Amino acid sequence: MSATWLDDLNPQQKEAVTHGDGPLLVVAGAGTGKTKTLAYRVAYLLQQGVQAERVLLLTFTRRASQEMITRAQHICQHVSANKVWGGTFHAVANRLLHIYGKAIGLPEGFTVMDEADAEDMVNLVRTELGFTSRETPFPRKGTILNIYSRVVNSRDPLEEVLQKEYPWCMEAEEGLRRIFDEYTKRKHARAVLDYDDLLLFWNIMLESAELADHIGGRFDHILVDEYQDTNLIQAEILQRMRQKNKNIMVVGDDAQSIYSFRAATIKNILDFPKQFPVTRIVTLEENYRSVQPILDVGNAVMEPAKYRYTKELWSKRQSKQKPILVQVQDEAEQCRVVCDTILEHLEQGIPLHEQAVLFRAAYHSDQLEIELARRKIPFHKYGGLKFLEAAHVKDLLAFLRILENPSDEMSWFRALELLEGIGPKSAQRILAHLAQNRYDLNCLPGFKVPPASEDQYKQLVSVLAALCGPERKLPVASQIERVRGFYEPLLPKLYDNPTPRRRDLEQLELMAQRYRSRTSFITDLALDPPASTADLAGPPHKDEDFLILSTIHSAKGCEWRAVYIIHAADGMIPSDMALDDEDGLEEERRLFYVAVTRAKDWLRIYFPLRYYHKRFTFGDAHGYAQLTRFLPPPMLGLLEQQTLEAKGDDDAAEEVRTEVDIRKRISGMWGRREP
DNA sequence: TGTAACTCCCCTCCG
DNA sequence: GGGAGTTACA
Repeated sequence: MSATWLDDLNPQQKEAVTHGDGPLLVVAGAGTGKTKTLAYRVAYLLQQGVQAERVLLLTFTRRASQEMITRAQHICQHVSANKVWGGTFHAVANRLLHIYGKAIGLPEGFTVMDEADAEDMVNLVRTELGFTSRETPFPRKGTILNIYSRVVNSRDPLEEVLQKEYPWCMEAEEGLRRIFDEYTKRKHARAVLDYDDLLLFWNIMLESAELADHIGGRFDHILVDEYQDTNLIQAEILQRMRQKNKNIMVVGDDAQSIYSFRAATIKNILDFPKQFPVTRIVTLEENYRSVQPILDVGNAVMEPAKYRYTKELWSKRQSKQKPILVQVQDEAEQCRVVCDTILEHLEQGIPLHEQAVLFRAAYHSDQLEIELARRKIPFHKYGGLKFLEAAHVKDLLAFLRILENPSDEMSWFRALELLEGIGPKSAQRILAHLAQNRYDLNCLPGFKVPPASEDQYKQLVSVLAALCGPERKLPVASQIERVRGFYEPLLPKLYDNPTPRRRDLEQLELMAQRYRSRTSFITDLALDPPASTADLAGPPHKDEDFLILSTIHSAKGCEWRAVYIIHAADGMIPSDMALDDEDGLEEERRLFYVAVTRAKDWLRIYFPLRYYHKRFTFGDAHGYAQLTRFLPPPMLGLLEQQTLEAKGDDDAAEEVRTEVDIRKRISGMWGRREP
């Protein structure tokens, strides 16, 4: 237990790791060894004799917490490190609520519904209350849920949220109020929680001084990663968890706060020293990831930022190669050029998994994915549409969820409407019948259903009955197999591409083999959904090499030797949806900063001159893009500019030349766009 | 009452 | 291109 392993740390990291009792804020710039510092801190605490199960490590993803715990275990060879309470706020909330939830009246055996389920429930409530968009437009289910979430997480009054964020929904205020009210009641009655509830109820539990004492008292130390992306409720939870014992370490980078759409507030990290007096602040500025020219760009991007802890990243890694700004004519050329460069880098010895293409929104990579497939370049995509959002996966899970929580109305609706001849009305009748019988499955056989659906209905009932009765103890995977036996024959009628869907279901069954109980399988899927389809297949084979495609959000915490940022044009980065308010724009700036600082050695930023999208809101549909406003002229000096010669197409060449002129004209108007 | 076909509108980021 | 809402028809 000597200082030997501490010698791997630089002085600031060591200061943080060996900090004694009391609050500690680590402001860690990108690539400055944040994960390392947290892992060492855990190892240090264990070595100091703190019991592993008395350490709470809150991270942004479960993968992150597992990584840190494994690393800590390696560092200090402490066998019990895996007993550390690690996970996301949501997952930890779920665990605690299952232990203490009864005290605040939570139904036992509650289940967690994902966003889509929550939306469906909201929609159900909306139609029941008669709010349709027939005469006056009414927000759709997704928007309604977003507004709800914003209200509960920021605690701003509905009126204010509408005024600030959703001015076009102002007229719906009364309706929304009633929907929220009914939605809340219904969740409780059906024993389901949505994501926000997990945090809310955790916080509510802590309102009782006694419970706060008890729950907070379980932990000698609390460590929080990515603190810049926590919201008001989360900050309050931490406050209440640390009323007596003030051992709390939060780590974050205000410059990487990119989750305000989840009501995260950069204020948390900026105000932490106020909330916890006598906080020690340690700043990490030495970057171990990138070569200096890349950091220069990152620093320059952040330089004009409004609110922040000032820090300047620096690196011992010098390089003569500047990052490159590549002008391409349009998206098609961007695809070609990116693929070319990836292959060149591969030939130069950079494996595909050390290369990543980053973009603002999941659909921005659609065309590129086609080109990659055409050239047979394998890739994994992170972020965007989740496996779990696929209709057939949801269908299958609905059956499992019914078994788990028979009062889960939404899952019943979903499952019943799959049957031929059963639509909303029949489903509703069956549900009313179920509700009357307190959701006892035994009431189902013999219930009159439309003749067309009798056969399938009988089958469904018998499968459910079996899985509740004699087959209750089967492993989850076998239960899925059983459900598949019933569900798969329905696929061809339900969807026009049943084959890939069938494969997904097999994958799901495979995945389930890793779980001991149905409960843990279902909750895990909701709370820690696979970030990419690759996650489902388990750890990749050693000889497999995949290019990484990722949204910038999902790239948080990752690093690659070569990074390609595509669609770095105004309207994409920054997103056109963020242009209305200054804070939104500031967040886009930080997002761009996150993207830039993922690169270790090579960074290329792609800037298409033309967009054919209709929805592109700058200029006309076929107009010219303006260079992203985060790359103002003074910054261009930090980049090597590369304009591709148009090949054999005079018109295109002409356009490129015209564009250069336009660039000159607009170069004086960086900053906020006039409305 | 269920469903297929048709139109219209809008489209981020995630646990 | 897809989801939500509407209409026509079985």
